[in-house]
Amino acid sequence: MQTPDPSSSYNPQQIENYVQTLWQENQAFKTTEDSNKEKYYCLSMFPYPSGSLHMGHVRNYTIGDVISHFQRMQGKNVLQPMGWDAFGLPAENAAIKNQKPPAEWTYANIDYMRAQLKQLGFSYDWDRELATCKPEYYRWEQWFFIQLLEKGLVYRKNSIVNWDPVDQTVLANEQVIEGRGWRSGALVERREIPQWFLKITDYAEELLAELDEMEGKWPTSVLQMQRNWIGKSQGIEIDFEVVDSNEKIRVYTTRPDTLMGATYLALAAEHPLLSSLSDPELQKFKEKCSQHGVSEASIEQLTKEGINTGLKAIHPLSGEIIPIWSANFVLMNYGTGAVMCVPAHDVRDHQFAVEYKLPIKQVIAPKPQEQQEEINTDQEAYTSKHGITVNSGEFNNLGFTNAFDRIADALEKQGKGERKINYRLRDWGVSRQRYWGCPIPVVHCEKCGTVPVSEDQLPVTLPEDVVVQGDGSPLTRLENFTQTHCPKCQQPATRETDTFDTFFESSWYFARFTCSDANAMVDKRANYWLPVDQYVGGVEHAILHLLYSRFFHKAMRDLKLINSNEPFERLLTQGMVLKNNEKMSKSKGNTVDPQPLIDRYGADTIRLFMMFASPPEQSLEWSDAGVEGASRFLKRFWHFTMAYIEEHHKEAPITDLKLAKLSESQLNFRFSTYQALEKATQDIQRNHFNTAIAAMMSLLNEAYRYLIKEQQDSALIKEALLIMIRVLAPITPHICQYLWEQINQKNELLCFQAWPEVDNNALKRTTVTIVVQVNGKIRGKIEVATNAPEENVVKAAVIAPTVKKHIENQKIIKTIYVPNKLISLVIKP
RNA sequence: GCCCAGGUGGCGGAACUGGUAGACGCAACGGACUUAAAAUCCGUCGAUAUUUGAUAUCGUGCCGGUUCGAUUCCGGCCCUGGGCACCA
Repeated sequence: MQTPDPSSSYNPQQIENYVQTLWQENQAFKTTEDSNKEKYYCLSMFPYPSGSLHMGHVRNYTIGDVISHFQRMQGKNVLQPMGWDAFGLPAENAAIKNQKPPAEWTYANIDYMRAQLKQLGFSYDWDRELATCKPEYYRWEQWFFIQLLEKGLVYRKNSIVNWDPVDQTVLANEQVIEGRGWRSGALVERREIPQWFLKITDYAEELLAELDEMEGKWPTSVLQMQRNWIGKSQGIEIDFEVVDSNEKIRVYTTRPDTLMGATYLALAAEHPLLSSLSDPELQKFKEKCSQHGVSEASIEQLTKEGINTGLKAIHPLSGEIIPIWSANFVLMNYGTGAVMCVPAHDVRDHQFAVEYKLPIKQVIAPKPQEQQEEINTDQEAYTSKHGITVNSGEFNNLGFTNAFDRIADALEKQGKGERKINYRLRDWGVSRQRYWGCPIPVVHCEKCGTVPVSEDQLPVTLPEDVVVQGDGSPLTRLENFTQTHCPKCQQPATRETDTFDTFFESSWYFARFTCSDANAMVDKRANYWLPVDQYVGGVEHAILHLLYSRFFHKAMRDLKLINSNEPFERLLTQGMVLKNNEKMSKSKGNTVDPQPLIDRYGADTIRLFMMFASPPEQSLEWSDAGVEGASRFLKRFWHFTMAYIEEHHKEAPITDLKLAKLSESQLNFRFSTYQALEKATQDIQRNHFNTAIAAMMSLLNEAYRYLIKEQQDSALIKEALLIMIRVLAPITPHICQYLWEQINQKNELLCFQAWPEVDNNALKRTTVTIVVQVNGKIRGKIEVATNAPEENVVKAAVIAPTVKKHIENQKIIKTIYVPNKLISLVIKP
């Protein structure tokens, strides 16, 4: 390796090669468990190996790397691993297109992207690298699945999927475009098939309750989204008897206070009660409902449609006969697949009632004393919970809570209903009818039914050398794979050909990184490292991935595999990377490939631009000119430092600062140095890397303007440079490592140097500038002694010329003083 | 449709807990250096009015409120983005 020439101009490629080799030779980022040091586990969401890195990856991994470097310089034992979320749909699509096995495509992508990450100089412990598509990884999730099965946290039930009748395959929601299959263009149908489910709902209460403990450590918005997603509600399950039948329809409501206003019931098209009816109109309606995707967003935006089933139900309290309708907005997947409808007090029920001319019965009215304007439930639903009951017979004149309780009591007494806490959260369906995923380790035996594979037979290995054609999973055609023996009775049996949802792999990889070579799912090293101290990733994962990971972590805890309750102590959700105000995506053809930029400017410039352009949580707009600016700053930084070493330092190394002898202007420069350090340190701690960089830019600008006249000036500049190099080290580690070597004239690793400390003496000031306001408007600035008492400040303020003319002949009736900052004078208008 | 964010100069953003709106950077413009250009360095840079100066008024998506003082808090809108359970 050639050592870069200090006399040349800034050559990022040369420096970055040199520094990366230096790290590698020293195994700088290889991490082992060390009980003498405080551990810090920093994790960025691992990438799907789609082909090459995109800007979102670069941003994500730079943020994680900055945090890792910063914590390392705080003296912590930092683990930062990297791996590959390697199973998934895009590999199958690429396989169809290229007629190559998904495995081949995936491994090639991993190799390319790994090289890109190395080029960007991220401080990963590559010894812990893992790929989820490798048997040594997924065998442990097969094992885990069997443990969950034995614990009763797994079950199989029928569930609805999108079915493409032409391609004869199950479609993901994203593959359904306006109700049609994306490849075939055929109208999508709904189809019911048996699927495996994990009982995440068993953990609903804990998953919800623990969110309160995470306040301040996770973004409030993510906590709120998770709360709403889990959606705990208190309500009542009510049975409506069907007229001339033994059947009952069970509904759930959080508004039993409006029960007396229920004028019809609505059932999902797939509701079992409707399966025996042969009315042709109803069949048509069911068919229409089945020709639609299953995603909630598309269903909620449908025009509300329904049909009268002809069936009738008996109101459990009033005994009234009410009609039973079927409606396209009621979903079999949610709750009981049936709802009671109260058009007077629910917006959607109201719309539907108006459309189909169903009766509207008002049973809640505003409290008389609070009534501001007339309400007319024929016109609009009155949804407030702050009214009182009317038209409700014995339940009249009650507020929400009382009405809830009295009606619940009445129903429970008659055995027609019961109080129930409900969660919106549904169990996690993990079966996928796809090839490129982890095989679900069960066997179907004619005699014994569905039997888990015995642990000594794991892993169930996915054959990698296959051709995918897009007409369903190739696994079903591979007899070598499907033909097996029942683990229980040893008779011939067939393997399950469904694979796991890829969220399965990403729900525990953070634990595997702590011991990626363990001959178990995890070993005791997991308890040294977990929980992850800082997790960094896209905000688009705010709900599903994070919730599933939290669930897995708790399930692993209950299997005594780990001893913490939550996987991620702190969470940083980064915003999107935009180009021309649009999310970058291949389909829009507006991606910026980082590779040419890395080749042209080097890793440090790209990293600096990414961190400077906006704070991590906000979306970042890509700008070629901005990259140019970042590059310019690094050149300035380089030239200034190298010129300084050449002119002032090389021949005659700088002597120490003599603090007592500094002049006014020298003290001012030193003040600026430490003010910048203090600001940058605080900003990095709160993840505002952009303003930390701005502070260093300002300091460099000031250093440029500062004239070196004597040794003490020289020492001050050196002090400032040593601070700049260390503060920028996490962001632009290569250039800083090199400048550190040059200025100190020795080869040592900058990444293990201590973070510079603020000298509070340098920040002491004898006077401060105070803003003077009159009636809230700024009218002047005055210079006063630090911590001056209010009366002195007021005296100085009123005689300041720009202030004086605004208070002439007026009496000051009030003053507000914010010490060292502001004095506000209030005069009569 | 439901849940969660965001909206500040020509542009990216700053203002941390209600206290100087526009730090830092980009672009633009002016100057220095140069035969010239690039690069580099120095300077100007929200709008309007009186007008060399300085000062005043307006200005943080829109409308209203609280306050001595609001980008920040409250109420109501508009727009954009993320998620909605089989994209990852």
